[in-house]
Amino acid sequence: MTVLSTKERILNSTEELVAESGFCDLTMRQISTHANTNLAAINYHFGSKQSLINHMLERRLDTLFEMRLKRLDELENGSEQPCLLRQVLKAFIEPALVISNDERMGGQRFMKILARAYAERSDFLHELLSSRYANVIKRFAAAIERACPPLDEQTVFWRFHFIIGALTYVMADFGAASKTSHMSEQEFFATCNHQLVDFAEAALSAPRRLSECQADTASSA
Amino acid sequence: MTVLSTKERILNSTEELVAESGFCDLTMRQISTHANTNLAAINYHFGSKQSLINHMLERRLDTLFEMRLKRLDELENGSEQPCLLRQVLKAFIEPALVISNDERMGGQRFMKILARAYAERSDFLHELLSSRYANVIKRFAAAIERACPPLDEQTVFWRFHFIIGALTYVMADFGAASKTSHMSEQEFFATCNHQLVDFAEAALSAPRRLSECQADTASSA
DNA sequence: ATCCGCATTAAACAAACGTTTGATTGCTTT
DNA sequence: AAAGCAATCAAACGTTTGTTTAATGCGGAT
Repeated sequence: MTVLSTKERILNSTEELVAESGFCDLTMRQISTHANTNLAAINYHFGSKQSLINHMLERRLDTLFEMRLKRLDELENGSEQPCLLRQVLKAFIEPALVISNDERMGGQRFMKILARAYAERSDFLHELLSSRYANVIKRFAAAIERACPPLDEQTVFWRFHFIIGALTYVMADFGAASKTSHMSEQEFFATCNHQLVDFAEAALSAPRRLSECQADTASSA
Repeated sequence: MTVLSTKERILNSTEELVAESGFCDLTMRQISTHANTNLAAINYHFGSKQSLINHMLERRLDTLFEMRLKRLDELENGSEQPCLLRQVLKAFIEPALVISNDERMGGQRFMKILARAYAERSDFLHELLSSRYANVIKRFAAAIERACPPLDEQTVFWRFHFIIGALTYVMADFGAASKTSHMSEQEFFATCNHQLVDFAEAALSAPRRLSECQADTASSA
């Protein structure tokens, strides 16, 4: 058992507490107790509560997007022609599931936190996604577009966002859902992975406007 | 302009404040100020803060699931054979978009709140979904299963949940995303509707296990 | 006119919050 | 041995929190 620094223990405890009961109930005293350190130590190391939360998010997000970018690089360097859609999707989705399955990276906790941060519309998170990680997201969108020639840019944009939503949502619900199923956690993880990749590929492969029979769009209560 | 009761003003203000800045920052004093009433009036009418939040969620969720159920009933009474998948999906998805488009029902605010409540893993919300609205959800799952004969129950379960995730996520991001697009809010709404139904239909229509070429599931950092 | 029940109000409550202070520790450098 | 420094600690800071109290206003029934 390796001994962790105070900073690491604080970050880990913050992660665990947020994953367990959300951002609302998170208090400095909870964190310090859980991390077996002093209350003032948090402000000493991180300055403020908000700064602590930002550090917690950045630590894992950096790893996640590094992994995604690495997988995409390997993919695009491997062949000249446009990559297979399924491979691009796996490069995007699987790093999230790998992290979810690796206790050293926060396990399923981090994805829960991410879903919560999304829903909270954390200004910090949105800024991060539209600056620090924007290039990664753009590269994926471009790769998907290249792999789906019959689809226009706008449709790819929408469907990619739907998939991110499904990924985020299901990761957040991972623990709860796995308990109601009849599988081991490992089985559940593998199933989720396959189902999600299949789902994403199917959704992105389909032609636009499967049926145009509209004129039945409800608009009143 | 109709005059609203104090209870209604409090509920509306709670909705607006949560949609604007989340559950974390919500305080009783904010609500009372916004609703032009006294601080103690909230506890008088609702008992506690948590009870107020529960009432706020129930008010809109009841309408949402009533609309969904009504649409499904109409659909299933209309014909003997299994309904078209697209129609079932529309019965589930469109009520959410109708509410999002109707200011009298909270407009886009309520969907944002719903996404936040999901992410916050509100015990109350989960209890509600697995008790009060469980029958509606089960009926939709069954209808989808009937409309997708080649798919097994488990796969339908997964994909249906992915779609709920995408729906929730995109509704929560509605306002932010519509600002970065070059459309009017009405156009954006209609586009979102079509894209989402297409997306869901494509995802559910696809056969299971599009490609079995696995053995490349990463498992280390 | 009097009473009653409901609604509203200002004021106060204890508890919990994030943050700051100032003393103290333990280790490294002079 | 002494000085320097980052890290830790208990204690207290001033706010803000959700909730409660007790007084007041107001309309219909007695």
